[in-house]
Amino acid sequence: MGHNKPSTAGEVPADLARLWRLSASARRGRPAELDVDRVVGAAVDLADREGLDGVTLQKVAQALGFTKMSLYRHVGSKEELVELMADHATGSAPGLDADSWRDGVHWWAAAIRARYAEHPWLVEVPVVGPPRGPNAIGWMDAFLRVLRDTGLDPGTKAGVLVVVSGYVRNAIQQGRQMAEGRRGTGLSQADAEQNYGRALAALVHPERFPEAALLFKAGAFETEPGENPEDQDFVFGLDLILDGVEAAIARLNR
Amino acid sequence: MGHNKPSTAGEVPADLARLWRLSASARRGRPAELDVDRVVGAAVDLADREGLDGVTLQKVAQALGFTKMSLYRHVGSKEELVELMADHATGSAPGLDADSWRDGVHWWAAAIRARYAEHPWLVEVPVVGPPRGPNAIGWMDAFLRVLRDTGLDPGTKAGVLVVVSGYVRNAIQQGRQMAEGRRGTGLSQADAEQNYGRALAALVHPERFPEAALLFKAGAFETEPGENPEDQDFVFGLDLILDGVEAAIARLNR
DNA sequence: CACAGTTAGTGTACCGGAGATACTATCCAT
DNA sequence: ATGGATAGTATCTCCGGTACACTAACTGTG
Repeated sequence: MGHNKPSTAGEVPADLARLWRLSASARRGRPAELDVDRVVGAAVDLADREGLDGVTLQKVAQALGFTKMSLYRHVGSKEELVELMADHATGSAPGLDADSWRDGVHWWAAAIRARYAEHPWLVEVPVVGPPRGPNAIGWMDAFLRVLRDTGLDPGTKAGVLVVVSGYVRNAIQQGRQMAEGRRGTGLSQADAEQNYGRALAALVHPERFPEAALLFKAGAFETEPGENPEDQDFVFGLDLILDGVEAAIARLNR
Repeated sequence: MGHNKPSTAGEVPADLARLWRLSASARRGRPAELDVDRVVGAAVDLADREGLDGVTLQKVAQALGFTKMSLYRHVGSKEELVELMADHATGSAPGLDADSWRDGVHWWAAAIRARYAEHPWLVEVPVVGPPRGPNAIGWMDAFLRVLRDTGLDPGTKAGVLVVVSGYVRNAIQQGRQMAEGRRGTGLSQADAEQNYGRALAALVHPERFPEAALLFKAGAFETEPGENPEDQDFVFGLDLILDGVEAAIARLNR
């Protein structure tokens, strides 16, 4: 699949170099009007407006007033563009200091969640590998800083990072999907009352799926009124994991 | 986006009906040679061989000896086909009984993991909503059965399910990616020595990312020799979460 | 100062892929 | 047998990504 041409100096692959903005803007030849940042910026704007599927090289170029093909001077491929977009939209990690590691993680999670709220298409970006961009690494670093004084060894910290960040992403995704299910499928809201939750409740028979049926009957998957259940769910799961982390830490001091 | 035509009887959307195989195979007109299962089967085989990107309506049809367009009699859209494939490949949940809920969850996770191993493309299937297929519901039910006697209330069980299943999926994905990263980018293996792990180690400067740099320097992201580190990582994260669950259960009996 | 070399942006053309539409083929029930 | 329903086919359009060969614009040298 990927090409990964050897980089300028044979040191770092070209795509990584672009991700980290290592290119020493050429001093010879025709000066560039476009650059990676402008391309990525336009693409992100587009995605904010039309979702990830709405991002097409054609439209990005059009937004910039250039031709489709000119983009290839700055971003190796569509796939790479998406990676660049994701790292850009993720933004740099905020510096944070909290009293406890637990508060710190909550803070971190809330901060990421806010970023996802600004760029909802981020959850649609397929995860094709471990974090590689500077911003992604920054968030990683921020997380690890939170855990610095826990006494956990590096491997464990990394494990916790994987679990927590995976959870956050997953939870956000689920939340968004629920919200969309509620909002309807593009048809009128009234039509959309034909809710999936309800449809499933009809399909999930108690004889075949006793436990699951209980959940659907209880309407556990429908929006309850009350104070932002989504937030509560989010925090619930996070705390569940953090209880596990706490146990791991406690085990150290035993 | 989606169409969601009102179903035959206006009861269940057509795509859900197909997912649950509710169609009462027509008794009039020309009898069908093809059916959902054959289409899905061929598509799954293709995906097993060529990955999810290798699945194209054209090729699926070809494998069956029909034309592309004939598939639309049975599957609504490509997107729907993928959903059908996923549910099919996930397979029905095994009946399981374990001594403890904890063993049960381990068992469940291992079982799912095995399915993903058979159909690696499953991790590439974009998650566009909560589980809807009968097999997905079956696995959900199996999980909930494991937790039956924990005393947790339904909402909490659902939360645990979300966390655990999210973790499993995420962990498998990461594992696969690492493996791929190791295997190279399509170039010769020797060329692939130009490892991403190593490249990142060069980019992640200690001044800017102190904690992350430690990890990369320590080679925490490179394959260590020893007895299947991937398994160990997997179990580690799972146990971390389960410690959290245990704490929640303990809290009940306090 | 011109021109050779270098880099940026363009035009065009291709290779698919998804899917709409209108057709033909095949069968059942009457 | 025949008409209505359903299955499968033939075409065609739209559009996305990208290779390639071009023209345009500049810069450092001789």
